[in-house]
Amino acid sequence: MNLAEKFKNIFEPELLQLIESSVSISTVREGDVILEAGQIVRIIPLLLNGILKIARIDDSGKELLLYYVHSNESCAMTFTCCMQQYPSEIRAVAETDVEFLAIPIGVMDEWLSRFPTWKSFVMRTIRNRLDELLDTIDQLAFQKLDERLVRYLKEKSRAAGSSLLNISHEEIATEMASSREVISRLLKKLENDKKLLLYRNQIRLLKEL
DNA sequence: ACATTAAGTGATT
DNA sequence: AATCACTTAATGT
Repeated sequence: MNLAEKFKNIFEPELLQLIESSVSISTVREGDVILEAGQIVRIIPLLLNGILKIARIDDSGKELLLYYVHSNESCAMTFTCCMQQYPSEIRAVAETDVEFLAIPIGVMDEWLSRFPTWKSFVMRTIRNRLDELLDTIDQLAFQKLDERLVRYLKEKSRAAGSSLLNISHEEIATEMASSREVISRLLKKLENDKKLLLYRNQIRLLKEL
């Protein structure tokens, strides 16, 4: 695959060339953990395809889905962490098979001052992410759990590229930092409202959702 | 047929 | 909305 095509509108030619010659492509499979909470950030992933799931982990090991990183994007957290060799506050898991450019943290400083397009790319992804996190906070603070669940299912379906989700109630509860029984009940309600169909380990979203 | 795991339910806080 | 205790249903061996 050619990187030049993919990123020609984002980065200047000189930077593209540098990326092609000095940055390696990594591949991970669905479910692989890219970065565990507490680990030191060593590389900045720049997604070529696939989706990364970024989640927060609390002391008891419970997780809370923060956001997804889609292709042509990078993770804002790693930018901020890597500058000062800070341990990661989050966990990154491959939601699907993922191919990404592993940009070594060492080049960050140089690239930031040397390439305007790199700088604006970094700034843009940080800003977009902050906006999204604000949305997430709004949800936590003001939205009821059932509304959050609907939003979660839609996002999940988009990530999976399908209206059929292979997921258990338990997993949903974990990702939303809720409990299985509560999720089960809310899902049941949605099923009664003809918004979706429930199976064992599977949920079919209907267009009414 | 049996064990295991997912999902459903009522009561309690 | 969370937790507990328990039931029922689906799935694997």
